[in-house]
Amino acid sequence: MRNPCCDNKGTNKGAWSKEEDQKLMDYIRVHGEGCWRSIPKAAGLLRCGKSCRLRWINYLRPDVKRGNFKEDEADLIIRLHALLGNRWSLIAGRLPGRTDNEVKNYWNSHLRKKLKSMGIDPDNHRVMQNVSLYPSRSSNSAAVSSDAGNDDFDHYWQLHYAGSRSSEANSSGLPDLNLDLTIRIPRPGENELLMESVDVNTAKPTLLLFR
DNA sequence: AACAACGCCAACCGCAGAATG
DNA sequence: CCATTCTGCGGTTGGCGTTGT
Repeated sequence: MRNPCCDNKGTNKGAWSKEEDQKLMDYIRVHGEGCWRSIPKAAGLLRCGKSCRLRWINYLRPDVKRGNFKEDEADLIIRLHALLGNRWSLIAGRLPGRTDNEVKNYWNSHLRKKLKSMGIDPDNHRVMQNVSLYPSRSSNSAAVSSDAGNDDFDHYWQLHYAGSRSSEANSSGLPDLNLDLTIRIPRPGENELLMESVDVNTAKPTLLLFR
């Protein structure tokens, strides 16, 4: 059995105080990141190494961007999630200044609802069965016919999915996805392949990740 | 004004994989 | 190789602020 990363005796838990933040920042400014297990003792903190790492990465790092997500960042998260799933660190890696924790929280608290409200299953980015894409303008009921045209839904598809087709001109104004990680033959030893397919019924593109 | 319900987000937990001896 | 330690990731929880009744 592995030892826990820290015993809970004598370590603080919960929210960080300003003094703790300052100690951690001062220490890392002088000694740099790394060797998290030894940092608490060296920095005079009653925290475990994991807690220090998390606090630094998610909050104290000077390049962390705080505040609300912009529209283009949200669009990018949706497109990357369709591509990569819940691989928050990879998604965050394409959003400068954003952390995996922040992206994950934003997804769970905002984007998941947004997609559901549009009739998109946030887990697989497919149109949900038995759920209307087109909420009635005269009723709050969710059970409404789904075969009528809908500008919002079409716009959504154009924005989040069609927009990620790298071969097309990006007319949506969204940042280029830089899809160099997609649609290429895996090198020896790599076990993932990304490719795009097009739904023959809807002509909508789907990005597939093979492992 | 008081309480309950809800939503957001910082932080914790457990696990897997990488690194090290 | 194998065992152990360390790091990073994703899921989950709990506290707090806000909104509704």
